[in-house]
Amino acid sequence: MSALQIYNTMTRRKSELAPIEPGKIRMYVCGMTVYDYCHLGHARVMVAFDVITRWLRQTGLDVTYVRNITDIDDKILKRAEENGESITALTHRMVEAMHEDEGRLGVLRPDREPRATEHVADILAMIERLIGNGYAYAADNGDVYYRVRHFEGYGKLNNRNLDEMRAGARVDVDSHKEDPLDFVLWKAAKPGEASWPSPWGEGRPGWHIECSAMSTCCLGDTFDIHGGGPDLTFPHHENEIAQSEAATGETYVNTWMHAGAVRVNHEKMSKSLGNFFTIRDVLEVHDPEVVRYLLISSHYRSPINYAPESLDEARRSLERFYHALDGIPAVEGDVQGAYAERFSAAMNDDFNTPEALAVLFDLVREINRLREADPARAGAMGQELKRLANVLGLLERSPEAFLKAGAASLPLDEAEIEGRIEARNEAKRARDFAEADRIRDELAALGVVLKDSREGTRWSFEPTA
RNA sequence: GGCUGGAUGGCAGAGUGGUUAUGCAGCGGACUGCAACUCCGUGUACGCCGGUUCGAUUCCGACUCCAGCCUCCA
Repeated sequence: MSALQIYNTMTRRKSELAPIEPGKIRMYVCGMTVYDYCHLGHARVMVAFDVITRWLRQTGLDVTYVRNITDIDDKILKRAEENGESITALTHRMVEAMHEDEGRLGVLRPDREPRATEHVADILAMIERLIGNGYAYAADNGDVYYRVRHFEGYGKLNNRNLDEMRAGARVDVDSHKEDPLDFVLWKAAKPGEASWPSPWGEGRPGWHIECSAMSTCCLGDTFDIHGGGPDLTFPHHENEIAQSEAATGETYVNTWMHAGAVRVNHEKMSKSLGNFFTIRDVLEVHDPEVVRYLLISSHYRSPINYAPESLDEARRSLERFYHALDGIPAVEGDVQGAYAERFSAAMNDDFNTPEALAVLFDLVREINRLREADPARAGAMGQELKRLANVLGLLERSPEAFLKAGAASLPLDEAEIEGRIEARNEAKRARDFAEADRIRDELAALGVVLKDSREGTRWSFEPTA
């Protein structure tokens, strides 16, 4: 069996995963700032690292997956103010919504979800350490800044050097920073703002220090994998490295993983551009598994261009899977062909889900070939298909449940549909094909598609576009 | 301007130094009363120009274009 190779953003190449502690993987992923609903970009990160976690576990590794929640931040303060609700009411609401969204997408919950507000003590301790060893300083306005030029390795994740950045940096006029590139670790509170006491006065944590404090605290000074969205490599992750390595003196992270962007009309989907689709908006009209399939059908590092039509296509692809499983026996048996091996090889190659799906489609074709001649073997292969797809978080429902999903919104119930089908079959027996076709067309107009087979007529619901 | 990554058939999307990706759509055939589902068959695909090579879409170099980051953003 091939060894697991992972692309590391730091080295810009794939390398074999070598757990720090044999058999165990400690992984941290930057999570959400909970001031609004999650959009498809968030969904991509959640699903990508869900698949990654599932596969690591599948290969026998004991994974500790930590994904933080940023529940204190300028945007949260602003939004709470606008809404006229408390910060905790807002963040509570958004955390609930996030859990609901990811649950619907089949994303397994991380093992731990530390929140910034619950780790203020750890954050303060780390800041004091950085001040103590000269990597940070308190300014006279009550802010504490990180002394970027003091950290030798600054820029190593993004291959940037300080002097080039400095040339382009905009100078902040009334900055209390020693250097424009310095970033804030602790932000002094304005009167009335949510705050915590600190040696430098009332304030709140900066964004970057939260992740350093929480990851180190949950996973140790050095851990295996740190992941996040594509826009976090700079400055967020660069700053995390600077903070953590300056504070602990240890290598912060062995493997850096970043998901690709979700784009709309070839532009990044983002809050600032306002071109985002929230997960819940999309789930209003599309089956969650279809959304998950779409996200998995590209490699996790490639950008994907979101178009509503791509969801229809994803649905048709999934229909092929479920059609293959529909009506074959759920029996175990010998499965010929190296499907599982090929699937593993694909997943071991930096989680190549499109390649893994191609293997599953090969399995589908074989099932369909065999279903009449050798139902037992087709059934065994169906079990294999489900087993492998489940690793990706797909095909967890019965074919019926998927193929008829959404039919509840129809003006007629299942019994009525069955009744219409019976009427059509009667017309067929009477060789009244005009009537039979009329019934079929009538159902089709509602999105109920009929499939005749030797065993009888089956139907599925395919929402009319 | 600096730093990353990318350019594959109608669309989506993997991959490979010489041999079928895969899915959707299309076309021909089988099945069907006709369809749908399914099966079989079917596409002169690898941005442009050079180089290395017996042979490059795949390696190297230049070029063009696209995207991301360099400011909060997953």
